[in-house]
Amino acid sequence: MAEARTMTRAEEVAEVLRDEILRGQYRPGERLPSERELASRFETNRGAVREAVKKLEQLGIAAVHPGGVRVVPIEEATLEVIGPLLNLNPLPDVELMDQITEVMGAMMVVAAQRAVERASEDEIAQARAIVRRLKHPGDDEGNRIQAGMELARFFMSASRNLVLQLIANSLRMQFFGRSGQPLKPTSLPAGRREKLLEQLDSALQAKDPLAAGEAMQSMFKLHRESMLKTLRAAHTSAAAGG
Amino acid sequence: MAEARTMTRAEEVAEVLRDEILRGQYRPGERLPSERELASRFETNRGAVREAVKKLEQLGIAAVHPGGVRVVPIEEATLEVIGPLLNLNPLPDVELMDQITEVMGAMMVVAAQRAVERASEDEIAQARAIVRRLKHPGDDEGNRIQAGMELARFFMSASRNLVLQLIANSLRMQFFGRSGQPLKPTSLPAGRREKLLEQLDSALQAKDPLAAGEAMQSMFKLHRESMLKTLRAAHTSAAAGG
DNA sequence: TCCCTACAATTGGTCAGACCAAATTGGACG
DNA sequence: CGTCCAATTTGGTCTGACCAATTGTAGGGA
Repeated sequence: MAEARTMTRAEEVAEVLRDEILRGQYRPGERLPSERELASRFETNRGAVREAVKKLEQLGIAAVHPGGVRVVPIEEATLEVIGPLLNLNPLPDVELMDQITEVMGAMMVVAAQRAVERASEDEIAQARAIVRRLKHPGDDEGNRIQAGMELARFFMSASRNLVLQLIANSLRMQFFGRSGQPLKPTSLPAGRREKLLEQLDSALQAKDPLAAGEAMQSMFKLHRESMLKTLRAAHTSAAAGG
Repeated sequence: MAEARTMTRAEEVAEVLRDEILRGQYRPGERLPSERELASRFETNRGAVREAVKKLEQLGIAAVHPGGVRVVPIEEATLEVIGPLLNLNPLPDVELMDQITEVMGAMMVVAAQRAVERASEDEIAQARAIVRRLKHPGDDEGNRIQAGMELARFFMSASRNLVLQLIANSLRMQFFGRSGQPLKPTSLPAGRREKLLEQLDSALQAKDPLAAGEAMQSMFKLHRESMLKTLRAAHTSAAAGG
């Protein structure tokens, strides 16, 4: 499915420059070396460099003008910088992961609400089937995670909100982007998880958007705490040992 | 500040192709004409066409492979297609505007909550100053709208959540993108507006995140209703007369 | 008849070199 | 010290060419 195309010359250059910018090696407003200089540095032609620089512009971290390419402060960038930012270090930044989870949680709440509002009987049944699979204790870890993703995507899709879908797309893609998963999803404490799934199922059955939203909110809160704990542990262990 | 640079040849081509794709003139999976053909059609060189096609790929509506460029279903696109989608017709699509407002509302709620949680005394004072300006009846329409935007940006920035800021950036930029404002923000009914601002100010003063979030939610709900009403009216009048 | 291989055409990826217009830079001049 | 102008630098455009991978097709084998 997802073919790992060999990277294009322009993509390689863009990646290097992008990381340099994200690491703060250029001050915002500062000029990047000229296309010709970059071409010489990367031992390639101007066309490839030009393509790379355009990519940076589309990322929102560079502004290309006749006269020079300038670095843009990261607050003005595009959503697509999140992935690169996560992959900047071997272990993703805790703060950033927390922020992402927060936003995803808020969006999932809206998605669940709208999905339940607008879902047909058939879709409700479909969602409940996924929830049932999530509850099933026989499932191995991988299946459960996949079911979780499936549920999220289902809500996003059933919400019939294109904007929501697109944002979710972007965020999701950046997790499973280039360099493997930055972290594998953590498993939630079994007890509370069961209870929340029960709650969600009831909400689905009753077609209660508010209740569904609340269930998702609680779930993401759990997920967030669990994720932060795992990630912090990984960070400290990485800081201590090898 | 925002200079309206003359459009690049590649940007022109990208715009045309982008709109053709967004209008559904190609089926998802279908192949676009080759770069050479496009260069001939647009009477330009392959480099420019190549740049344009790359732009489409970064928009998430095309996939460039050796062997051909293929069209990607819009559900897999990037957030950045929202702007072009809005500008596809002279009057923005009601559904889409509704969806955008819904998402922005949800995010503003989170932003306000986190902002109030994390704000310093100084920032709180700053926010309240903006609210005061919003309340002030002497302001003309333009100033009030600007203050509204300012408040939104303030919350986004004070939330210290980069992801939130980036998404807001993208959405905001697409409103005030290339072809002027798709619609001018509507003014809210004065009575309820006053009350909500009062509520927000109290929440700020008390540093109550939940209350601030609720105030923003109500505000966006009002805003959304008002916007939809205006837009629907514009649509029907456009459909009837000239 | 069908499948599969081998070959040919097409396509994107890369490259070199050139010219233009706009922006930047630096120095001469008031 | 500020202004203006000219030279330089920079991105934008263009041409034409070659390569590698994919695609399409025709031919041969089951």
